[in-house]
Amino acid sequence: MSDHGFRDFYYHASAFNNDHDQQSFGGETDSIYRASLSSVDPSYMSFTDSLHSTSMDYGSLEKAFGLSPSSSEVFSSVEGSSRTMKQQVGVEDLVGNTGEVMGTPNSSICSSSSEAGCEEDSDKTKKDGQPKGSEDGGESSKKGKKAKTKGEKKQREPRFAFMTKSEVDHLEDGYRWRKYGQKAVKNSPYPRSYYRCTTQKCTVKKRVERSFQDPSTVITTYEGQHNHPLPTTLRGSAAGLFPPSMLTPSPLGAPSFPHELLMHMPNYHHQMNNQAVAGSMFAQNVSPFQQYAHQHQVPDYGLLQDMVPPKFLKHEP
DNA sequence: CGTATTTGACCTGCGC
DNA sequence: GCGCAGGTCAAATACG
Repeated sequence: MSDHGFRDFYYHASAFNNDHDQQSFGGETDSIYRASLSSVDPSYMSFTDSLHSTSMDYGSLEKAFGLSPSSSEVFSSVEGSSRTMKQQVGVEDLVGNTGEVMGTPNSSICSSSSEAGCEEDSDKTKKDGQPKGSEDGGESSKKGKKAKTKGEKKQREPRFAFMTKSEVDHLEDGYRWRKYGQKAVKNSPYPRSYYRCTTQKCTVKKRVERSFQDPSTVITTYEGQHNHPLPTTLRGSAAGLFPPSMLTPSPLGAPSFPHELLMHMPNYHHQMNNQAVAGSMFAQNVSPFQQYAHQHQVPDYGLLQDMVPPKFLKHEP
């Protein structure tokens, strides 16, 4: 694995307001946008852009990515209705519905859910917010996990899923994660791992599972937004690379972890000096989008600019 | 010893 | 109402 084992990065984007809406890829998707990305390493760009796009303008996204012939494709869909947990981001769904994408080795797929999920934390209190009923002591029956009020509807935070060709399941993304569970996935020989951001106030979670159809593909689903900057401990530059505004939650409820996404992609895990790589790649990929954004006056709420610091465009290490 | 991971039990929601 | 599957908890264990 020379430069990056993530060459073949699947970037899957779809907006399923609840984790379950990913079936949007299927038939009842409200809309699906696809775009081709420049070849080099669409990962970063597609990822980050997509993230934001989901909260701003999907149509834009499409155009924005129509840059060059593709090596990757980005799927993004918006769905307004919430579904149930059953249809959630199962690998089966992702793969199944994006068959064509999967068929292309060099494509990335990414799926996100934000808009509807904008309600974000509204209910996140169910288990995470008020976990372990520590204070309430109302441990309920057995172990005392549940701590949710029935009234609540249980809406998930915005989710963002993407597939990555990688040998490692848990990709580094700049944040610190703690694994808190693992479950066998139906119809898949590979288990799904659950991670939670270790930062105290941060409730972001992510699930990682390997595609049963393509074992070399790892499907990562992020849920929630980081409300803190990247731990500088990891790669000193990580936090420094992005302006504060970018390291804070998006006012839209859109996933605000472009940085992590960025770190995520390519080779991050395969090469120690990813910093430089990330920088360069980022530069290559973001630039076009940024231009596009400017042209179309994409209301990125400052995210775009923040996301693509000038220095990046200048190929800053 | 502190922190992270593992793992079985439990809870929740949905379909039948 | 029951069973299934996903998601989470937390005690036990592993690791640095």
